Amino acid sequence: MADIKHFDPDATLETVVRLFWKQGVAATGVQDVVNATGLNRSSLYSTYGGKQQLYLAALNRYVTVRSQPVFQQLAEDERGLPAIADFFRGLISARTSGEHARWGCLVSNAHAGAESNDQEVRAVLDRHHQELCHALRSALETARREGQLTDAADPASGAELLALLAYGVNVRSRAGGDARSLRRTVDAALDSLRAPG
Amino acid sequence: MADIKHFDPDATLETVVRLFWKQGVAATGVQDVVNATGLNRSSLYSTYGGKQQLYLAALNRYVTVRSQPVFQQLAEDERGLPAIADFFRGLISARTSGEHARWGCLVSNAHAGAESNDQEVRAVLDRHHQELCHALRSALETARREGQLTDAADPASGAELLALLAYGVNVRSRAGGDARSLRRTVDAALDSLRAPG
DNA sequence: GCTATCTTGAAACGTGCGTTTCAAGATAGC
DNA sequence: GCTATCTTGAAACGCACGTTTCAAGATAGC
Repeated sequence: MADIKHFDPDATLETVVRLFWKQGVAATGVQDVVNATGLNRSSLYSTYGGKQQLYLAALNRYVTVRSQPVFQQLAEDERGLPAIADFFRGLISARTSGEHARWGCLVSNAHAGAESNDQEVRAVLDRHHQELCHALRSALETARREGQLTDAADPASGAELLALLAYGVNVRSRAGGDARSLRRTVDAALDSLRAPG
Repeated sequence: MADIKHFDPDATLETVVRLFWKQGVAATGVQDVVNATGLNRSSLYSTYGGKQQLYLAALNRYVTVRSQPVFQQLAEDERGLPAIADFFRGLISARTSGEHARWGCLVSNAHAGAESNDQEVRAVLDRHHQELCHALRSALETARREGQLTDAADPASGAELLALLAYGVNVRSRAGGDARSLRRTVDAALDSLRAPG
């Protein structure tokens, strides 16, 4: 029978994610992928297809591995506003320090590129947005039950507001926006939703 | 003496702005610029330098011609919160309908690209951010004087919040975020700053 | 261990990129 | 109108891109 693959496609895809994430899709050539993964072009193309399909696979992996676990944790957190505050603290920390500092968010970055016109890419971005909003809404509804919100605050539109704020954090952090300023901004947003007293 | 240019460099640059804005920098080739402007490569290179310098010039023109007038109008508007509401109404309208629908914002898009690592590009993005924040802060301070704000709202951090929100609008609108949802989100943000009664 | 089947390595594919070149064309001063 | 000087047109530059090809190598069933 046939030979088997001499590499781990999943581990390889993780390497590709980091390339596209850090450098951007357009600035990352197939040669870069070959260099970083150690794969041969034959293996690359027979496994993933071409560059566009590789990008789509990387984008999906990013959402599944990076975004969704954080969203789920937020949605299941029973603390309400403190859960949201922690979510943003973690976000800003990841965006401004450590290994991925100034990389932004692969999904947010994808919005700005020419790839966002691609139908399949667009679907991933929409799914990501919906899941982010859903998690934030869950946390806000918990906060409402706990009496943490002002009467005026609506969980649905509040969730979309915080989602757009997260995109803003992702965008500005990639261009060097500092953590202190971002944290202060997020705190102001949460304060504006908080019940007096 | 010498010959003079047979074209208007400023009008040409406006054409280039629209190319980079709509398609993205990476997806726009020099050939696209040649086709759209009718210029010869010789004239292009002798006037602007290379592609990177052309992009920088376009980015500067965008900020000067598109952003700054709107910022200035906002800063000088004496109505307070209604001025901010109009600012966002105009933004969302421009981003979701008409000629530039789904183009996003050239500056926001630049944040996500590999160009945001360029020092000169970064400087333009920082200047844009600072000017946007300043205009929003002026309007918020007017609102404060008019008694339109809650006591908890701080003009400085409120301005940064609204600025990040604007980036969020720019990002999501490029990927097809609908106007109604964006308007609802912005209204929620402004409601959260508004004084009760 | 033979063989069918898939994977891998290395090279080359054609295309389009950003950039340069330079002769021909156009202008303004004398 | 001659000339010095800049602009323009057209072609070519070398290079890197994404992709394809195919023989050599590796595997699992018989």
